Amino acid sequence: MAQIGQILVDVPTMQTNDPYSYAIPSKLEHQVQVGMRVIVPFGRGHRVVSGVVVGLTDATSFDGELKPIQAVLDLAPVLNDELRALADWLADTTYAFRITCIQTMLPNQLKTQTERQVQPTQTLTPNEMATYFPDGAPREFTDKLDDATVAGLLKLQRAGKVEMTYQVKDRSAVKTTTGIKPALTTIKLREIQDEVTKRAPKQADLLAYLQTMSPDRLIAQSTVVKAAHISSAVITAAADKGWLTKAPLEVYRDPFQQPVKPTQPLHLNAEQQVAVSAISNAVDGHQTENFLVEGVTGSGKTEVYLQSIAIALQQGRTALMLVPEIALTPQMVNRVKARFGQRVAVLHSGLSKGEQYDEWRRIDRGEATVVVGARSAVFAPVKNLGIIIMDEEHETSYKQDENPRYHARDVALWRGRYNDCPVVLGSATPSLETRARAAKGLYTRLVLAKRVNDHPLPAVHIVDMREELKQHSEGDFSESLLTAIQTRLDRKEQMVLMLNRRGYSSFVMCRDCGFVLKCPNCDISLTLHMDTHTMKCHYCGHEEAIPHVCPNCHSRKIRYYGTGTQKVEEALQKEFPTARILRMDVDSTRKKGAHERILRQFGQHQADILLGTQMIAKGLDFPNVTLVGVLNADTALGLPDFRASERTFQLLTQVSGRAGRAAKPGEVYIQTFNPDHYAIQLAQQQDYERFFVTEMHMRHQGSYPPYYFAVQLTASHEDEATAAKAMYQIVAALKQGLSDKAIILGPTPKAIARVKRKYYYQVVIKYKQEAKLKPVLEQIRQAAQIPARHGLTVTIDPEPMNFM
DNA sequence: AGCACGCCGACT
DNA sequence: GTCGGCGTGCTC
Repeated sequence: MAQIGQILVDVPTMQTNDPYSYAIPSKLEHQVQVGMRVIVPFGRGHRVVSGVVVGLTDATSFDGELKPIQAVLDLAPVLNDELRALADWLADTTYAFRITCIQTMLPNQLKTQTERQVQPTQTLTPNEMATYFPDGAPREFTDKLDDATVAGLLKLQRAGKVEMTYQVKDRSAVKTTTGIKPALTTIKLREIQDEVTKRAPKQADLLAYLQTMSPDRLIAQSTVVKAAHISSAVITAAADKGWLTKAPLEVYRDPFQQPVKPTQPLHLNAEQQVAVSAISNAVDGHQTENFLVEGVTGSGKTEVYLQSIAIALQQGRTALMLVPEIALTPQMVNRVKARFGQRVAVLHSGLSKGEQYDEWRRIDRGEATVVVGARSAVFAPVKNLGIIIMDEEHETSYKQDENPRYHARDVALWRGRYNDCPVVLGSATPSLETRARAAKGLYTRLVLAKRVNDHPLPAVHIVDMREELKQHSEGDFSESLLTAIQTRLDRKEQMVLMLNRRGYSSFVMCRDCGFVLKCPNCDISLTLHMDTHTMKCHYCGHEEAIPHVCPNCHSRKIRYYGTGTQKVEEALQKEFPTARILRMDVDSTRKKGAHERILRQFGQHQADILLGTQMIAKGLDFPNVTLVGVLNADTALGLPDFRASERTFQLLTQVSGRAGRAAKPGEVYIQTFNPDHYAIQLAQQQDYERFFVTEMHMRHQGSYPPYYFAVQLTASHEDEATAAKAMYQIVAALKQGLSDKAIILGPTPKAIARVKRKYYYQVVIKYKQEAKLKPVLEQIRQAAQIPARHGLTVTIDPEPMNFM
């Protein structure tokens, strides 16, 4: 009989990264199970923390006295064997704490919060009482209290005059409604019914209904009221008479708005057929075969996914479908629900925390067998997976940019291996990593080159903005694009205009002295926001008034430069006064539901022009759109990032796919200052294969991924010298520990060196094989514990998404 | 994270 | 001489 629980405590430090042993008191003996959350005493005093049971043993190598587990928080484990193994692997590969990984995998509701309370233990002087307990009652002890109060209370605590109590708060509250069940036998109810039939017909109705109910299953009061055609007063009266009992009944919050009309599988073309049968063979054979579905926009990838999922479901297995957060629109979700109905669970940030938890539990209980969600849905507690799909696999949002710095693709591949099921990666423009792995035979490549409706890809025109600037005055629109817009307005067709990056470089500069208004906290220029008439910092949110006089030389010639969506909208409106324009960027979609509202309006042709940032490039499908304009194709090309070309190519290809989705042919205009750049040239030709070959060559030349692996280390501190010094020490450790084949870039200040009052220094290691890499990084991680006390943060990011 | 122990400066 | 600063170690 297991006596000891191995607990990972909820204290994210290096020293508590391995489980601690706790005694299991006999009264909890039959409750404690591996994978459950518990409350345990931790440290001196009465402090308690939550933890997760990761093992049950009857011996321990710890030779002190074991403390007992205080309470169990769950009725059933919240982490199954697979997810526990996954947490260990995640911690190992991302250099994050085990408990941090577990927290990331669980829904927010299951994260506990700790609270401290202070109360007097003995008579305090009236003075002390008045100072510290003005309400005469125990009070909460938070770190929001002012220093003097904290100091005073701690002093009283040392004197034993007040006591601290600790509480672990579990927020996993489930929603309940009043449920009822019969309290008497059917026979007895029948007797009473006969008695009351004449004088109390409503009570008789209820009694009749109660006889149809099972005595051990609660039914919602509201359901009974409706079914028996009675009022709730009748139920209350019946409860008083002891005919029935009321009890809280657990219900799900309902994230399904309206029922979706079911759809049937569509007819597949030859390419799709090949793809589906290859994937279903792997599903059938329980093979960990992974696929890359490379399909141009409109080639029907989604239908391939849906039919592959259907195969897994037919076998009584489950499916996980990952999509980028931005593509997780109601239209997209409805498409899946239309095929699989109530079996679908959706996990995304648009749901309330409670709804997210409910969906999680539906999955955990096996009530939902198809899971659709963004990055973190890769941790969904689906059992018996038969297939994992990751759409738009090249999207960088699949990588989490905080600890644990995991890539959902890697997690998906791990789960595929664990469950002996295929993983399907899909994209029109696969990441170089994925395409290269397919070339090496690690993934089976399935190409969908044909558009399902046989519509030709749109004609793409490149507009050389250098020429435009020579011939016309400066402006955001070229003559050819303006003409194209006018044509569409005349024909009552719609168009999408994309501006690369939000509020891109609409900064304020003095034309006399060149002074640029910068954020006092961060090292970047402030962006002009015309809606609030302020200058804003996009990193820390700092806001200040728009200057009318240069703070440096007092010239009045301080003007706005560059282009933001708002400014473009104004210019566009001036050019086409009657055009109806919808703007979609981070600012106009901040409010919940705004995103969908804008798209719906556009879909109903309430506007002619949709103007926006990157977010309009993904997955929109509007048949009436015949023109796509990219106003500034090259802003990303200038970034000091080895993936700049890849990003630009992907973005241009994606956005071009938005034109001419239906019967009307589409046209694309790309305005650029680098018309000869291969990323732009090949995007024009929509030639992914040539882009792949060209870019692979560049990566090879520069010793970049996928030819090399990469790890990025960052040190940050309020004091620049401290951050720099830490980074130099880290580099010294790296140089000593690693082979001379490893390429070490840096240390360098980050491209944006100061963010939120902190300075960032970084180093990037490029390597092919480094046996000692892991131990060296572990050692750096260990060493970073000490200066962390003084505000020095060291992060390790394996395979960073950008080197900036 | 959060607490106690322990070693140095300004007070009764 | 003590009170209290925060630097360091430890929590089953």
